[in-house]
Amino acid sequence: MLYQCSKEEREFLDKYDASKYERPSVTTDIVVFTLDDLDRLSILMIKRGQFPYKDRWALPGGFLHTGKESVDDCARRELMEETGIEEAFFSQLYTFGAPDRDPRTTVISVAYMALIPKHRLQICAGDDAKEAGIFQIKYDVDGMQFSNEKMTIRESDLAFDHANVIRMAIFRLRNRIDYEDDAFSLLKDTEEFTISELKKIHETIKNKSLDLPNFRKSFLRDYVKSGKVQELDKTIVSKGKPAKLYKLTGGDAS
Amino acid sequence: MLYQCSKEEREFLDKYDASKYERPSVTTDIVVFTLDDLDRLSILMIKRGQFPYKDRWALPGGFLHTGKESVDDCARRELMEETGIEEAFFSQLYTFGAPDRDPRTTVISVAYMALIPKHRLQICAGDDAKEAGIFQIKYDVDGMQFSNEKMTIRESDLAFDHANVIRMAIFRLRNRIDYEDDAFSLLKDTEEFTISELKKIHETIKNKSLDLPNFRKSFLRDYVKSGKVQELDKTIVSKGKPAKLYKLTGGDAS
DNA sequence: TCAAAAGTGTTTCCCATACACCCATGC
DNA sequence: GCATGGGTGTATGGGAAACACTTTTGA
Repeated sequence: MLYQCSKEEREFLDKYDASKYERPSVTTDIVVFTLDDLDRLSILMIKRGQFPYKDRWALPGGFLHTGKESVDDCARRELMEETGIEEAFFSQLYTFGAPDRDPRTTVISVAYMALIPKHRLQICAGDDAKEAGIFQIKYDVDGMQFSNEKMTIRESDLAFDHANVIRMAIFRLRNRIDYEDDAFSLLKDTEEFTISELKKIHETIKNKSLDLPNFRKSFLRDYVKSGKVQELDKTIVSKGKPAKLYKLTGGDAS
Repeated sequence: MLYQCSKEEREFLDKYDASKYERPSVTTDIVVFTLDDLDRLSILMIKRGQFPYKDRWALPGGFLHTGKESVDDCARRELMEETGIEEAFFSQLYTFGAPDRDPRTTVISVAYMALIPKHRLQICAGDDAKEAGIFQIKYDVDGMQFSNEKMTIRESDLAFDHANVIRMAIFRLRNRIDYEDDAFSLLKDTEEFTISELKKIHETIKNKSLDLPNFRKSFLRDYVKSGKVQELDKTIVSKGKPAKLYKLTGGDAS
């Protein structure tokens, strides 16, 4: 944004002392959703190496490099640093601004959510300096649980207000899935996928099973007829009748 | 939030130097929607008294009192200061974080939207030290226009990126109106209103006329049968058949 | 008696759901 | 052949949209 202004205003700006207002720290936190090997809804979390909440699990994220990047870019950079992923579906979720949500000082967190297929995450999740893990999201009587092969974490064990952030992210994801194209972002390969694969993603997110014939109908109506998705000549064989393959046109849904 | 921790961690926190990360300024901006006397969608704007963007029109808002209030409370306080309104329907919209959106320094803005009936605004809008105005939102070939009896402002004349903020607020409002109870917040009197009054609000926000019989049907189904709205014994007479009055139960929709 | 606005009832159509049935492959 | 999953077609029901019609007031 080029800011044109008068000589008088330019002088004001040059003399402006940004430090006269006390300023908060700003971080971004990212809820990275993925599907695990059994197609269950999962999220990426990082074990904290320092205080506060040392050794507790938290969402990936970090401080804004003030003046050097936008808030969006900060989230993108953090995602890159924690997962190695350059480009991904990505959307701002909510800003959490309670003054005591971080015991150090006022830290305002702009939360984002991202949808990333598991195979793109696996490269990075294990061999990082910090401990990272992908946890399946479960529910019991008093809230969420996060578990993988090694361990289970209760929602009350998470760092900061991250349980809240995750709850809100799940809520938004479930609401968006019906009218946004988010589901495509979780496909293993947007250049070659079957209707059943896409249906599985919807089922996982909505946590209920869908009728395949009806799902196909809406898929053809909403995506193929409008040109967002293209039918390929190929089919894929596994068990039963070979399935038609489709391809997402016009770049990723990012 | 009470933060329990070990002696070791307490020492870390006490020594923590919050200033070692460069921090941005944080403001809240509020899109205050209302309906003008002719039931047209309007917003409140303030004429800026200082640089930057001196004498330009902007959304009401201001800097966070870091450490003394949450971001939500900051928006509530600003709304109170600019309009005198203590309680109102209120919802976080989006956080704008481009590094150059304010020429002074990095200023991150958490935008909110509020819906307030005109008669509650009028008290304050004229007699404030700062100049305030309620502007009807219009559209022409290249964007929005904001006008009242005295003047018309083009969207390119607004301060900062506030035209963007307003655009997003309108988009969200239009999407929410169908499945949230936002419209009630714009009623002159939630203790006594007619179906036609509520319909007018929906029509204004969606910018299209609705069928009264059908609107009545969904109103009765969604609100009266569920007890959210109560039918009164009174009717109101103006021209034509007297209309039944309804009352919103269980407090405001805020 | 007429205009104007409230209120009622009916018809139509679309779309989501449910489900019966056929198709193509591996074994 | 038969089990398995892909793919097609049809019936049903509920809700939104369109609209004809009645009711009650003021002028």
